[in-house]
Amino acid sequence: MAEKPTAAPDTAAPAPPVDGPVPEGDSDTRRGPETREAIDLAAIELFANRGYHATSMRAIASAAGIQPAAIYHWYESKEAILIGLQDDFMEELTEAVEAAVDRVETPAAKLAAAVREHVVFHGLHARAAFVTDSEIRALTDDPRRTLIAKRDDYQERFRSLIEAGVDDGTLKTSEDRVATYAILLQCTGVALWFDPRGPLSLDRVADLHVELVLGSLGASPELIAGVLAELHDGEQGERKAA
Amino acid sequence: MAEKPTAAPDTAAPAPPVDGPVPEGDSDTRRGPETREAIDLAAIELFANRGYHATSMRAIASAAGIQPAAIYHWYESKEAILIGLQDDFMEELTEAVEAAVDRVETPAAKLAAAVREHVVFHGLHARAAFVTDSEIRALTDDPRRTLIAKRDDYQERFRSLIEAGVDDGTLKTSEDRVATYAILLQCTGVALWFDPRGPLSLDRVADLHVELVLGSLGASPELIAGVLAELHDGEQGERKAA
Amino acid sequence: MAEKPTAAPDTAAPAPPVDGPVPEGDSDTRRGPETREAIDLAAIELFANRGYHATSMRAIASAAGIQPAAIYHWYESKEAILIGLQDDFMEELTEAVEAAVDRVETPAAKLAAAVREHVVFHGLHARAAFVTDSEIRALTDDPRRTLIAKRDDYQERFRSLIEAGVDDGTLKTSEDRVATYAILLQCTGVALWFDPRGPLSLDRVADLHVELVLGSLGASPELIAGVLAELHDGEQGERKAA
Amino acid sequence: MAEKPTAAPDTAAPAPPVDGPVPEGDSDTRRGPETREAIDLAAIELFANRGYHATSMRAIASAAGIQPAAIYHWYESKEAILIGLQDDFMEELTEAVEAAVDRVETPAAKLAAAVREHVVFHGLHARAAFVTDSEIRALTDDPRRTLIAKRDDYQERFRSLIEAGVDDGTLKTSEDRVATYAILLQCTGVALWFDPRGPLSLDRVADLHVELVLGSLGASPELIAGVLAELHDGEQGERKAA
DNA sequence: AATGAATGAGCGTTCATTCAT
DNA sequence: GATGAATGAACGCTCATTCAT
Repeated sequence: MAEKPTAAPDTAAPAPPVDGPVPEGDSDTRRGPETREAIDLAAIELFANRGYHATSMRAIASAAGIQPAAIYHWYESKEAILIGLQDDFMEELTEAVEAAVDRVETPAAKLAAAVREHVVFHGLHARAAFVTDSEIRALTDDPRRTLIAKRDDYQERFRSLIEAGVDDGTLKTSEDRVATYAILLQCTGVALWFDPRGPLSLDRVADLHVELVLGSLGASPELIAGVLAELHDGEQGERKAA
Repeated sequence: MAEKPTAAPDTAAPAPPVDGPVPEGDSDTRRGPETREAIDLAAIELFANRGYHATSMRAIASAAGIQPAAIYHWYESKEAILIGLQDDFMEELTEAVEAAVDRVETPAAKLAAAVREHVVFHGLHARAAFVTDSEIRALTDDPRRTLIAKRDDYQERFRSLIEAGVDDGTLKTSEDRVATYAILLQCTGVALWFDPRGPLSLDRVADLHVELVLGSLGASPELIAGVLAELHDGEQGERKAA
Repeated sequence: MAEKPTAAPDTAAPAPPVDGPVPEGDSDTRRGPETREAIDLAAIELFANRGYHATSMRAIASAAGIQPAAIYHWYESKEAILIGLQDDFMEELTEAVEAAVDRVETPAAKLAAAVREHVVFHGLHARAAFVTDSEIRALTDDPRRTLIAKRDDYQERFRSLIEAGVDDGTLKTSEDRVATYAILLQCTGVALWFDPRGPLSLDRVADLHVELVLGSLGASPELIAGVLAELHDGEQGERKAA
Repeated sequence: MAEKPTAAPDTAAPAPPVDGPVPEGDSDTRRGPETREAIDLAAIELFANRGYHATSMRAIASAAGIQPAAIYHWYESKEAILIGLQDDFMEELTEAVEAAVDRVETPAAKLAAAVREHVVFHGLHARAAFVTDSEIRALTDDPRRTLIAKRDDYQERFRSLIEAGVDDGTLKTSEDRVATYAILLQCTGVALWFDPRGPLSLDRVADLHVELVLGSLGASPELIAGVLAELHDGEQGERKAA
């Protein structure tokens, strides 16, 4: 326990505002849908830094530049803000990883692509990632069950990618379920410590995790190098489109 | 983010009461230091399941079978309970890992021993581990700084073990700091998903993590097997003593 | 010590509701700034009768016909209510006395005017006077220092009026500072025992204090009579305007 | 309102520990009747500085060097401490003043003696005086009525001394009741501002109050001087005895 | 004579939420 | 679309007091 990564983002040394700063609300009223965005941003920031239960509706409203009552025009309740945030994150994460996996062919490459995208996504949306992950227990029964189901689905994709790699002989593992937990934990943890202002780029960190993951699944250095090259070729096509 | 492991223990399917159940307080009064233990147990359980901020002093008191005011005979404040819990956990964890490391000779074996003990300790004291780790941000400035310093020290031990393995040529890593984060995250995560009633023993899970860690640091299967054998020889001596 | 006057108003026999009765809150909600006034009235009454520390926010709320939480829309804290009350009282008292002093010419008349106005003001706002005076120690450091400074300023005005009277030969005193304390204590004490339903009018009581004060400063009966006449002439002009 | 005198002792500039400091209790147990004295001293000091309601039994116990529960061997309740303190003060004050009055003959001298003794007593026992005076309202109905009766008796003695002086032609007053209030208020107030470390001795302050009081009752400077001389003669006999 | 452990009531304050405007 | 005013419940904590030892 208690190594740096797993702490809340703001307790780690640099605390990068990856999702962007909370805008101090100007005093205009009648601002419409911008208000909703301001609420979302404020909620992500505050939930990430202090936790859901330590964040009051007042604090969110104040960070969003509105009165507490105004939040209730956009969200039914405090929990609804959290649910929206977590749903959005899970949906976008799942889509991004799915797209990355579809871009390559072999099981090892697909796993590597998933790991890479998972890491990049968690580095880019560190606060939302952390909140989605750590505040599952703050949900009431129904939405919690729903989110856990999505999380379990997401995990299962990784496990079956590992299984496919084992089946075609490129990877090895004694227990695929334990390996899946271990791999996702370390990749998810990137959201806890990655600092865009630090010495390592997010791309580099993602590659390092591909190395670690494939290595822990018994892949040879040559296989790892080949997979990384394949991923970067794919990326270049992507990058132009974006 | 958002795969099963990183959720709070109670949101995961099994939720094993690893630290023992909370005793329903009998109606005797004037129970002395047992009261303090009851408070500790109740606090660990509730902080782990609901989080620090979602746990009221009334809830702790009720779980400990006393009145809320009685807690203040044993602790100065709610935060003092948390600090005590976290300090105890960090101290015992550090001692346990240190002792394990001292029992073996080579850098690779020392790292493996540290990983093993870390995993076992997190499996045995899953709730305390989770609370120590996830509620750093609930602390006020001073105790937070103190705990973060301890955590950073602890992390640094792992990093220097990796470095030593790299230096003597048995291990390889592109970035020792990233590797340290990744390794500790996956080992710490055991506290989130391990269920003693599940199919895998804690010893088995610990061995699997040694395999994963050494593998991700480029160790050969032979080295891994040798190191595991060495660890188990050492353990047997220990076990007899205890 | 321990003669009737210095006791709290409600311990004295009659307990006149000089500042007006506390209105029993009707059950309308959303009353706006009237709510603030109701809080003020309730607080003055209760602080005066029971003391600041013996008055709970629940008691104030109940006397104001609202819920305790509603108080916090109008005041930051319990102390803020007290500070507001004391500030208001000191400001109005100072202005009133200043105006009275400016209406006459000679030093003896100015002192008499100050004494008269001080007594009248303390008779009219007996509860606020008592609370301002007796609950200085209930304040935290900062506001306490501020209030003490105002009180010291106010005292100094009286001392310098006495000094001026001594300088022009109309008054005599062995120690102007002791005289100032003594005079203000007896005039302030009017707030403790004056009862508007009693046999003496407030105007009569004020005149009596002018007699006592000037007498204790060695003024001749003729001077006292002259000064009182001058004051009453001035008053008549005032009265028509109001 | 709010001139210095009427504030609590500790808010006034010097705050003299007239009743002596609170001894830090040594850690011996089983200390017997010394404990009661320690409680009394602690209670006077704390009630005077913070007020009865702002003083907890814990604070008294701590200042007396014992545990809160030990207080209940010596006093039935918190109120009983206050009652004891107030009763003692009133009894000793009344006796002292009575003795002083008996030492002289003429009505004016008797009043002067009473004023003098009242002032001296309030200067010597400032804290007890202040608590007796200001915490009448903290008492429950029965003891409050008892104390108010004593206070009224005490006041009546002064009023009848004034009346006697008026009757024999040495003193004048428009309203003896108002004069009594005013005189006692200013003399009692000495407990609020007198500082034994200040430039004026308590004897001097007492004489000044005799001057003020007799002056406000129309006594000629010659009468005042004569009365003071008479008092001082009497005192010299007293002083030798003490 | 004094304590350590505990209680039940109540403290000042904050919470998420409602709703007429 | 947003606010100002209010609520009822609950918060962490302190209170005076009790009582077996």
